[in-house]
Amino acid sequence: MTVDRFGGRLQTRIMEVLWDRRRAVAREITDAVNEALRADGEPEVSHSTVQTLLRKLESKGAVRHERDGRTFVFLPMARPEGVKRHAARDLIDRLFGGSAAGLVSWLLKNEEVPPEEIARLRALLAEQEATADPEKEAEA
Amino acid sequence: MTVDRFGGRLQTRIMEVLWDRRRAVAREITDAVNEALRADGEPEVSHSTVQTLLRKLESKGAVRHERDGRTFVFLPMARPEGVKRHAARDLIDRLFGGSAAGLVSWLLKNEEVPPEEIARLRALLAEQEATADPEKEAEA
DNA sequence: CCCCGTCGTTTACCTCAGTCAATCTACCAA
DNA sequence: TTGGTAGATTGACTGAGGTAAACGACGGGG
Repeated sequence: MTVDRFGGRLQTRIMEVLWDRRRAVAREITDAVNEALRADGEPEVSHSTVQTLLRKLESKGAVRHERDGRTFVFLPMARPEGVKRHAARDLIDRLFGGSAAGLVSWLLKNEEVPPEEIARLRALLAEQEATADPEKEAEA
Repeated sequence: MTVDRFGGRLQTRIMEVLWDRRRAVAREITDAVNEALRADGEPEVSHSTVQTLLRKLESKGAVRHERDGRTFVFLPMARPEGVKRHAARDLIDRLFGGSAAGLVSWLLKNEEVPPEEIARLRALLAEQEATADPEKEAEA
């Protein structure tokens, strides 16, 4: 049940590669992760590090593997939505008094959100208001 | 420089008590933390655990203490805004492609946000749009 | 047929958060 | 004076994440 719960940046990066490709062998994962790390100006990691974490993720049920000859093909078990939900929930509970709206308003006030995103969010909010209000289902 | 960076739920809870009270002795912190834990249905922690973490927080510069006779009065050094910013940034970078707007829209779509909060957020968004757009400061 | 590179496995270490018991040390009260 | 309490400090251990060398098996190229 705790498939969605894991910590650690590198583990998250590994999962992202898997979510992206649906399936990948260890080497591909290492390469993709290192490419991402390089892009972020962070130090790369060795292949065996990735393999170790792959095992740990597997022991938690976040990934599984199939054999293809003598190499393993890894597949993600944890779903990104669940992981996002847990991570967001954790942040909200820890620092924003359990209120998602609290986090949203804080982000709008304190983080850089480009104007075109603001517009998109307004639209989203309007939609939200409509669905939350059964009285008004007029316009399509 | 890393005053705002610390991990761990218990450490966060301790900081929250300190932010709330501005200053507190260890015993008060333990009591307050345990009250919060009890309220959340989580197991309480012993006083010495809190003391240990207080030390670790102090070694990181997140808190400091003054003497009052033979007891210590702890004061928060890390500011909640900085801690929130770091934590939010971390989540955004890890799972939302580095886009705060991405997290916001995801929250609006996936987390329960009460209607009255939606209204408040719309107002906030409007305000945001106004300040971010120097060309159009016509309508009030 | 042998060597080398690749794959997975084992083993080992480091750091940090959390968890406390045990201990040291004042100080107050009986 | 002595004993208990409350505070601080030390030391030790678990678990998770990260890091990577070392090891053993295998399969293809020379």
